[in-house]
Amino acid sequence: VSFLLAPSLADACDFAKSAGRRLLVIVGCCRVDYRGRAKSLLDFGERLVIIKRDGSVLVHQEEGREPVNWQPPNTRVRYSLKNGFLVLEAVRSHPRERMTLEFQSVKMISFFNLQDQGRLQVTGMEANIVEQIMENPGVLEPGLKIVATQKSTRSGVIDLFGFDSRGTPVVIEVKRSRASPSAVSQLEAYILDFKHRNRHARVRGMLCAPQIPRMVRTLLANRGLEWREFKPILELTDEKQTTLDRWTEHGRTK
Amino acid sequence: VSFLLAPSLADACDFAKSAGRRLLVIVGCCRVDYRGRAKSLLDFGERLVIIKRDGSVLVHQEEGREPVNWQPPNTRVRYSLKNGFLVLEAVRSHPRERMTLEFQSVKMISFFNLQDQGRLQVTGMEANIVEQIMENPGVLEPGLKIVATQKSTRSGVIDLFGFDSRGTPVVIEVKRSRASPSAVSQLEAYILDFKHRNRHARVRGMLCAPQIPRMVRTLLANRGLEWREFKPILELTDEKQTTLDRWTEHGRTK
DNA sequence: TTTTCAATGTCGGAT
DNA sequence: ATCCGACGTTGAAAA
Repeated sequence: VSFLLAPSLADACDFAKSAGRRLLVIVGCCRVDYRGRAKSLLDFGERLVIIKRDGSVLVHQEEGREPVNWQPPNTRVRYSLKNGFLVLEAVRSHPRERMTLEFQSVKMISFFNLQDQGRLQVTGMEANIVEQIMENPGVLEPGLKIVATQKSTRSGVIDLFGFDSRGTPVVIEVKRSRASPSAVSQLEAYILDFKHRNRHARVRGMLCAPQIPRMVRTLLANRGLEWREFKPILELTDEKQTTLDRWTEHGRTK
Repeated sequence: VSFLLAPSLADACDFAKSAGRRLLVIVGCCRVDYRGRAKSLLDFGERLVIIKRDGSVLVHQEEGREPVNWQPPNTRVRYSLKNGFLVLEAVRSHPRERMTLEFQSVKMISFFNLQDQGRLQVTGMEANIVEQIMENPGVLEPGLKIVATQKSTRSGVIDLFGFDSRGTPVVIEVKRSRASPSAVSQLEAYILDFKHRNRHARVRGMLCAPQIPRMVRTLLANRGLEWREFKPILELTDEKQTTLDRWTEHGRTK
């Protein structure tokens, strides 16, 4: 850990350069100019600025989850003194974009070496829901068999595709949160495409989400489509593993 | 500015509580547990944690633009000592979500009062593109006349609505970046709604974006819809000149 | 409050 | 590299 409190701009500039590729945090009064996919200007004010190892730059105001200005990873960052300002230039190509910070004053500047091997584990995403249905299609309907996931069609990718107990093809669209009317259009497009490619084929369309509002059900019904409410179990892989370990620990095989 | 370097967890806890509603920054080794719309776990590692006035909490690793874990604004944050950890609990309702940070150690903790009246000004957004087409519809097609923007329909808001040189109505959907297949669904929904409300009306549908991939064109063609590639101008000429000057000033030659 | 859609979206995966 | 879709998307504006 290394830091300076209320340094001169020259000292802050030297300090920033000496940080190398370490995580750098600056609190100070700056103006922000951005030009690239869009263009923006932010007048002077005190902000929290973060420069990461990978070149990401974040400018945070006192409120909001989102940075008010930023550059994504793989941005080249340079520091200089110009016109009495400490200037941070963050430039990237692909697309060509530039963000310039002009610091009038710096309250604090600090860099850190972070030891972090942690990798986020998440569950409850669409892929997890699809997995759970794959493992046990019966949760949607007895006798249902899934034969494909992420099946490509001309109108997009079908989440799940299979056949019901009578051999009728079933197209299933999965949503991780409440289904919206657009999900109905999406499903309908797949169905129309399927019918178009396999003339006269009977096919069922099913929308699967933890919550399906009445309006969406109406839309589905009007189009001869079906729905299932399915709430996935939120379980992380290592928890599953832990559970299995514990199971075998207690003396049972599988 | 107030800060502690490598404080004890007890001192860090008191310090965090004393920060009140000021911007708080903690660098330390923590584990993160989140449960709400989804569920996630992040094992111990050193991270940069930001707690904002409005209750936003951000957990940043050394890389990436996005926080690895977070809570949005209007989250209630509490600090406590538990099981030898400094525990930060960030809870919100609507939806009910909880993020828990357990700090094993703290390298630095600091709070700030930021004076910031700055408000971001941006151009180059979809609204600006719509404006430019409004001012000169000829960029899309000679003789095109725009009569409405943000026209409400049951399936959403149409960006631009007008008539071509032969008096046929034209519905235009505008995208500020590359058009995706979902934009086609969107446009199609508007068209279907329009046809539904004005029986046997002829109507043209047009998707307008700076870039339209092959698959999207196919989707459009299959539905009898049209497209125009249109790249907007980001700013006035004198502004461009200024920016170019600054670019060569600060940038490398060439 | 709910719904809808834009965003400098970001990010990861597949082609 | 381009393309495509999910995201604990976030955020704002309109209904």
